[in-house]
Amino acid sequence: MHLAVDRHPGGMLVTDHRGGTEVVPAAAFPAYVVAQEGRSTPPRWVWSDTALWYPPLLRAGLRVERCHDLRLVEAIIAGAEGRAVRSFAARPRAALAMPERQSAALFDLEAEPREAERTPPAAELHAEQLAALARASTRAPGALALLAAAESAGALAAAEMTFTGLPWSAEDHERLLVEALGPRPAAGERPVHLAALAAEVERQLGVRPGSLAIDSPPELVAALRGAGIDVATTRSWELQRQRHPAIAPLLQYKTLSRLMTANGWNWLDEWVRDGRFRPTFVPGGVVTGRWASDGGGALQLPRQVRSAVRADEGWVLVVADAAQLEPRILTALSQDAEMARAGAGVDLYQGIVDSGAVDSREQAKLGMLGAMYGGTTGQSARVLPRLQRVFPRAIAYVEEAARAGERGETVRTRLGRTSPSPGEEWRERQLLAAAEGAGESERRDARTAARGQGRFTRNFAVQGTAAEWALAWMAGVRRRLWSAEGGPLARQPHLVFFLHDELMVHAPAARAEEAATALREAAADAGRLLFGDAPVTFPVTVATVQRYSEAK
DNA sequence: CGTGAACGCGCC
DNA sequence: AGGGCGCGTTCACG
Repeated sequence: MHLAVDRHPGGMLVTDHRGGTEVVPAAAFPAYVVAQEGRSTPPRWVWSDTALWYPPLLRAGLRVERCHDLRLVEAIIAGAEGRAVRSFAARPRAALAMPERQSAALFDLEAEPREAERTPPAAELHAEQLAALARASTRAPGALALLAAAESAGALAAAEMTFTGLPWSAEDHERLLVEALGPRPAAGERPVHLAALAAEVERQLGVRPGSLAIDSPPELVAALRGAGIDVATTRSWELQRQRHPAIAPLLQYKTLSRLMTANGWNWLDEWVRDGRFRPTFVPGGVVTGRWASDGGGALQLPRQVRSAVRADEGWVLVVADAAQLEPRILTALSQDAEMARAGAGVDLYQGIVDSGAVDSREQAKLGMLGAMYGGTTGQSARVLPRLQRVFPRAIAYVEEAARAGERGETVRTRLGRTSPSPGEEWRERQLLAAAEGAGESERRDARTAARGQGRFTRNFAVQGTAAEWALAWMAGVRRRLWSAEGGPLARQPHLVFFLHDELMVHAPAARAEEAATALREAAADAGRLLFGDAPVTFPVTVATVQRYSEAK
């Protein structure tokens, strides 16, 4: 939908592509709509903050095709230039001052007058940002501008996903809870299955019924030790190594207790309305460029409850997952031809096995994850030398990123997102340890801190570039679905969920194939956008299902 | 008493 | 003893 916007006595006059008009109240309208970049392209709205301005437009039945999010782009540029973000962008929700030629009455300048005075008008900020993006030194010309566009497109998608919501069957969710936990208990009470498990743990530990505070880690550890079980913490992985009849019911208790507290009845009451879960996504919420979420735990949706994510009657969920995204990103970043060969099929880990580097898919996976996260022990460390022999360039890439971090340097993603510098404290510690007369413990602490920073930068390059690929993918899917046809967002195929390397489209059943094609084509485009014609593929698996739990 | 760190665990 | 998160609970502290 192409929108034109003009000032109007009652607010802002918005004209859609069919000539229909609507007046949007001034209080609900963004500071600036800008930049007609040519007749052939739709307008790009330039505003301080998509998350602030877009939702009211969506509620008014309007959609914005392209935008430039000044707050998100400021964060990217500031990071690349190694400086702090300007004040308006540091605030969680950022309005901008009005330009002088527009009516100040549209906005409440009294709220924060000094901030308003300090903040350059949007048009000016936009021009400055475009210049900064253009002069940024990145591997490929225009990379940072591409990142700015992708980040902004992601912000639009995030607002739209919150607006339409994820189709959620509260009824199925309830049923699942009752089955696992028992009927909903009164407030403060334990569901019957949970109570039974707690009692069984007490029995097996030989303590008086009702005397064990099972939810208190210190007390639980004490009780376990009292029963002769040698544990230092109550972590599941540590419990799993023990042989004792109390362990099985305890582990089950922990799993169900988690379900209850994280995604139980309270969660359902708070987050699901009218058959939709409406999480708030936070684009750029993670330093690496990944999204975060705010409330509802959208990015930690446990597998246990995914059967409650259910398409509307006559609709389907088209769920796409980028297969082994991060190792493929590393392959492209490092231009490792041998690993590209291993990734030619749909299963890169199997390809690594077939190359002869390792013996099993599990080893390949563990080894690659260890290489990308900086694992130094266990199985992953053991297979690393074997991977290094066959894929020297890929391994060298992450090793170099780690060394840079250990030296206190920053690293960059493919499109130029820059890792934050280690803090002043970190640098002081390194200087102290390097100084004459430094003690052994000081040197050890500094070394530990340096290695920690190395693990961070090692992972930043890969995770951050994967996030960029995912943004480009999402933007491409959105554009394809968009151009398919006009009409209200919720009446045509639309994105409903994003999870780092997964996208979900809710679509009328008859248009499922169209959505699947969009997901596949946009993935191929994203690879070309980031890496040109490098011989690296980014296959996606696409499943058309009724419930999220039926995918993969 | 309220606040915040620490824990533990869910996701990628 | 592995990178990035969010969130609910417990517990120490002011």
